[in-house]
Amino acid sequence: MDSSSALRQAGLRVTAQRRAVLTALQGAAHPTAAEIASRLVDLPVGIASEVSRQGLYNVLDDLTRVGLVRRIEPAGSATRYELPSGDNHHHLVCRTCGRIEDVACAIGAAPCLDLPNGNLLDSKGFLITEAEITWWGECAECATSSPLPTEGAVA
Amino acid sequence: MDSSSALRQAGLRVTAQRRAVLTALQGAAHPTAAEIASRLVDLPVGIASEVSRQGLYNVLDDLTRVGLVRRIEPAGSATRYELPSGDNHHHLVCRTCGRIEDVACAIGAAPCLDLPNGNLLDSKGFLITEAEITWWGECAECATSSPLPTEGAVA
DNA sequence: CGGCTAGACTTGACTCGATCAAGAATAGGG
DNA sequence: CCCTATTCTTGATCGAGTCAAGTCTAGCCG
Repeated sequence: MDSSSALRQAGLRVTAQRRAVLTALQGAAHPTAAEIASRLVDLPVGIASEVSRQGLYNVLDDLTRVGLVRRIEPAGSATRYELPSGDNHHHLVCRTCGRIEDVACAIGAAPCLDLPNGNLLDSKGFLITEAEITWWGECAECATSSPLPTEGAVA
Repeated sequence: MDSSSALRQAGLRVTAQRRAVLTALQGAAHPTAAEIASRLVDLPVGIASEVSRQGLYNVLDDLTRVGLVRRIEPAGSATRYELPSGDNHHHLVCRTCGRIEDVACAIGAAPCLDLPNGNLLDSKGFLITEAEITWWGECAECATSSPLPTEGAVA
């Protein structure tokens, strides 16, 4: 589905900026707002190439709200965005270089909303809408290049 | 155990600032660095009451490194800190007011490191050190006061 | 007890991501 | 074609956190 119809279906006006952002997200791993902005610059002719910072945040907010974009907010780094892939997946973040890998949720459709204690949460009155699982660690490259700097690290 | 011996056991020098921060954390829910700073001001006499911002971050880093403090980094809000309670628990964050509730990990000791697909992660070469689960939703109060502001909101 | 030094703390400037506010532009229905 | 609510732009501002450089002090040693 092209971006225009996707936007229309979502009930959003079709604007050059929104289409450009959607296009820029294709093929990008998990770009930050800044990375998206730089991608916009070298999009093929015919698609808007400049979006103001505020406009970019607006667009990303709108797209996220209607579900055309998924927001990832790893602690300690800028918010990242991705096109929802349909599968319910989580993320693996490298503490050293910040790289993010996708991890498929192997259990089922939306299993991560299953809570440890069934209705434990109802007892707190919380209305859960989303579960987020993040694994922290070190990616292969960082693990080999720097063996987890501990106190006794060799100079 | 008092803060002085805790610090000594952890191999850290005992300073007024560190003891003050540890004291300030007691009885606090999940304070941000700023909230800790304001708590420091009205600590009982005899415990340092002023810590510079940089000093506070240093202290929190040090305490976190040795495990005397646990860091919580909910997306979209400042880093929060808590005294580790021994049990492996996760968090429930209100999207509206930012409030955080603890959720006990009901499954076992450190079950959350069990990965969906066993060694799926090894295939990516990641060395996992920590799993973090966050449930997003709306707390009871926010749910009643504002029924999830949608498009049709009344003016 | 007094001095020494690595480790700890303070000050102040600065970065970066994100937001606020107010005005200009435009999509799309009539 | 025109009108208006929605969307975008500009520019100031904010808040959390970091950097750098100098001062202070806990705790060891004589």
